[in-house]
Amino acid sequence: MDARRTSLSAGETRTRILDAALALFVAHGFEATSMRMITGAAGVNLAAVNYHFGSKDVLVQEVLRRHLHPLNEKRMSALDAAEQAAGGQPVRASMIMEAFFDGSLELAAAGREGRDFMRLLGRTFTEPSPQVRAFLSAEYSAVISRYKQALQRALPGVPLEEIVWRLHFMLGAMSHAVSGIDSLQVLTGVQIDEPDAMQRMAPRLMSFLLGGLRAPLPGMEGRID
Amino acid sequence: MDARRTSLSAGETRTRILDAALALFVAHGFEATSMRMITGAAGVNLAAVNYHFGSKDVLVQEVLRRHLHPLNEKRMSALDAAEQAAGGQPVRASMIMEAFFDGSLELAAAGREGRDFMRLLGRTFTEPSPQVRAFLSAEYSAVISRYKQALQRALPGVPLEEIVWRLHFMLGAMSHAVSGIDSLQVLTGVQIDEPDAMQRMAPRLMSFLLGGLRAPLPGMEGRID
DNA sequence: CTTAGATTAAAACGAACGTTTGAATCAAGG
DNA sequence: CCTTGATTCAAACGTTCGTTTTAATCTAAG
Repeated sequence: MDARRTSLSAGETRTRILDAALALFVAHGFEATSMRMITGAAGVNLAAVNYHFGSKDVLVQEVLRRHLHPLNEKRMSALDAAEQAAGGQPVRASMIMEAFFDGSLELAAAGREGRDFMRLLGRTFTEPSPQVRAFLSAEYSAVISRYKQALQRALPGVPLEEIVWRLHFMLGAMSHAVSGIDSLQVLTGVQIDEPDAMQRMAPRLMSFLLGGLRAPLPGMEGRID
Repeated sequence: MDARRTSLSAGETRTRILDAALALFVAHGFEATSMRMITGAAGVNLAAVNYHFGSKDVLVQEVLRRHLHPLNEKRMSALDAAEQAAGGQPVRASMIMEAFFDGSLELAAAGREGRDFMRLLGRTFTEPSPQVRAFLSAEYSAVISRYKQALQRALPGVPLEEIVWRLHFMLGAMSHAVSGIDSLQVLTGVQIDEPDAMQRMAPRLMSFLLGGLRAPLPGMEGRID
């Protein structure tokens, strides 16, 4: 390998495609982003995507997996750490939720790439494509199962069904808060300058989520946390 | 006009296109739904969409407008009624939010068409298409402005920025809860049979939303409601 | 230098897309 | 009955899509 060569280093074509695809998927959506847009923005040949990834569908999955997989691993280890710190005792529900959401909010606040990915991920939850659905399901199943179990231990008096509903609502609020940050800024009329939007949102969102988590169950008086 | 005629009555072609388009948009998304799929499902000629609506983009807007416009008018009149009942006094924040969300939840629980529309609307919030964005902004601006004003009166001690954030989170939680009801059912592993899913979700969601609305502001001790 | 394998390049493929055309068919008034 | 305007129909338009092909080029080991 020669440092002065003009061509791309090994793996760089792949990376440039993934980077360009992420930015374009966020800006235009999966379907509205063509292979020619991606390869054009990445500065590579049109055939490079099919050569390196096989198809556009696989590329979509790789773009998601590249950031989602580490994120979910971080969620796993964060819960491990919380349970370790609790030493046999059930982890408090608010701690569990922080273990889950802190990684997302950090990623969203880290930089443009992380923010783009989180926005794309939020939109992906409502994507009807069966392939995307199956991919998300496979990537999330272990994490969700683990967190459901932890929440069940933390809230022994709350039916599992109610826990799942709250988890559903919290996931929705976060993913939409992140992905819709400029769509709802149009609605609300509040100008949000991109660079620090996530830093300003994160504590507010976490407070909102924990408030929702602690809300009285419908038809009951007590709080669940 | 003859009742025994075999052809479609005036306006029926339009209606059948709108109905078929709604169902297909929910199932496959805007871009992945072709004109041929729509006209095929509607049992009309391919050229009928362009004849009656002009273009696919206009059809998308009409599909949304047909249900969104009445919904937002209901939101307006519900807030009017709440303010009338309060007689000069500020309306309680929880009442305001109920005025806003009740219409959506009723619509989502009313039947397959309403549920389809709400799921489509939830997904539409994250749609990157500029035309769709502009349409949503125009349809929502008056309602959002009115509700922001009411919330400001109800919560005189809370900065407007915080109110907007909470509104943002609540809108996100609801739209995602509705639109992602089968995407997250995959994740959570809880089987939700479609017919009464909304009825079972509505009180739980409302409780969650009000809990989030009443949560302490970050860095403060008190509650805002 | 030669060669084998990996990667890039330009060009073309068939399919599907939204849209348009022009004739056929309809309903209704004069 | 004839005409007029609205609607429906089959067919084709040009464009763009994801993908494939075949040759050219690069890299690194023999």
